[in-house]
Amino acid sequence: MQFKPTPGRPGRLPEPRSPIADDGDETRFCGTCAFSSACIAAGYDKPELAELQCLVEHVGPFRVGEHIFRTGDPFRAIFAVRSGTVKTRMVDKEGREQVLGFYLPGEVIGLNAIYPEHFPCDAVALDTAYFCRFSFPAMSALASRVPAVQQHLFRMLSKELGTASLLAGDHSADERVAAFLLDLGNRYAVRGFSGAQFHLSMSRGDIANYLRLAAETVSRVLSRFRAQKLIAIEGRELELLNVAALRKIGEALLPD
Amino acid sequence: MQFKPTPGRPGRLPEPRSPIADDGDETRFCGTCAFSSACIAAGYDKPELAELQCLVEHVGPFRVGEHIFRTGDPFRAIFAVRSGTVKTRMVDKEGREQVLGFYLPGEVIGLNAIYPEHFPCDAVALDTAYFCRFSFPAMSALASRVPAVQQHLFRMLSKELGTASLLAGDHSADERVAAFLLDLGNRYAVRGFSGAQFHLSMSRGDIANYLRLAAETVSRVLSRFRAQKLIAIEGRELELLNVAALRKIGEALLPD
DNA sequence: CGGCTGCCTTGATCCGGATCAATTGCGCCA
DNA sequence: TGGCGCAATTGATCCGGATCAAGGCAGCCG
Repeated sequence: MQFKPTPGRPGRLPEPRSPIADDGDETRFCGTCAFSSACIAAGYDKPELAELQCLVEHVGPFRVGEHIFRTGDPFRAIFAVRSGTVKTRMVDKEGREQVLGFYLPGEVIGLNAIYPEHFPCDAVALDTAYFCRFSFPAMSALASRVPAVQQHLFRMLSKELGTASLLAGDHSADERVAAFLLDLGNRYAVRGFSGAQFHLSMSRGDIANYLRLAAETVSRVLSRFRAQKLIAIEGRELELLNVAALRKIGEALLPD
Repeated sequence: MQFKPTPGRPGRLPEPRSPIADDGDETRFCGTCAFSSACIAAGYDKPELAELQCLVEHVGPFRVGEHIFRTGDPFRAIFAVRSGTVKTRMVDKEGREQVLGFYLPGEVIGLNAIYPEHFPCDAVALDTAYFCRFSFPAMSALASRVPAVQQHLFRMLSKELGTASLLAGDHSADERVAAFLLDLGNRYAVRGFSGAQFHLSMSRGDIANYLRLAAETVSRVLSRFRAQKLIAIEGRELELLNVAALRKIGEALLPD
């Protein structure tokens, strides 16, 4: 439906000017992508390169609110975010939305569809977004021949298993919000963006839904954190002013 | 530590008499194991069999409270539950426990350790429990040569990604408990046990912790469900009397 | 320009489940 | 057999966050 791949050429992208977009330099993007080790380890000097090239397809742009995939779509590929932001969500039969996660440039969506063979959730663009699309059958076939690719897939899947922890536990609104902000910051930092100052691509409602809070509660907590000079926030522009204090608040939810 | 593999022989097990234990008939057990398709598809008539045999090691028994692995242990293998029940849990630095999941015969633990290369959680026996231990390096190597094994690993990992949903969402205590009981029943049924009448190997406290409720709340909900004739429960012996009604209560959390 | 529509913020009230507390029941061991 | 300890149940109270309600603010379009 809203699925509009570009003509399928890995050429220069049409003006990706989101603040978190890559600058059009593919090598630089690939350095920050979750697949980098798979793509690069496969070796640009090896014969496998040709296959990797042909199994990757650049798709986009998707505009705000457009679906990258929908619940029930047959699973054929996974997607690495090149630029923009995505939320994944389930909608239950009463029509209530359930946000499962947010995905930043360099991160990968669709892994939870391998087993059911159909996407179990929607993926919706929160920004104008571009992707690398990896055909999964081709990827598995490649993985059989290139152990580095296989290992990379295992690791990505396993890594995602550890990501449920922000939701787990009965934690206070303060803890959740602090941990959420720090997690986002870390993930931006890992991908080479500023981890202290960034744009929240998602609405307060989406954050609240993801954290299992009411939107009003998120708003109140953010206001309080601002009053306490832990953060500066104006609309969706955020700056982390006192990471140490935030970490203290959210520590029960954070790694180490 | 408490890690005591049996002499490493796939012979008959020493009296596994838990109601959910396999009866010592290995073929029958393997038919219900999550690995069955991997083990069986590998083919008892193919040369790979030899490798599969040598990468599987039978370990156990583990007694109530003993650890199969501990947080921080280096990751070398995954474990399929042969009989008994296991909980996985994290303990934060304040010493609070967080139950991540319960694993029944035929299910697999340890997949979330692939990426970090160390176990990110403890696995604790709730019953006397026996396992098949699969060396992961050997398993990956085999997966490279046998596509069915690789695919099976991908599917198991992906499947586990979908399992966070019982916790997700802000759902009422009734919804959570109903969904939990039905989920357990389904999982027993899939493995060939009774899905309507079974033993809860875990304490009320563990259930509560897993569902992010207080133990008192779980107790109250179970008492109410009993009063409403939805279940019969005495201690840890449970019977589902009105599955349809339970399904209605828990539907927001359940598949389809 | 003016009205409309989302999104966000802030205030007031309410309720589900946590917490505190007391009791019972059961298995275990001396 | 009695006593100890742990798990479970049940009751009473309390509180964090949901819900309801009322603006504020920015972008959009006629």
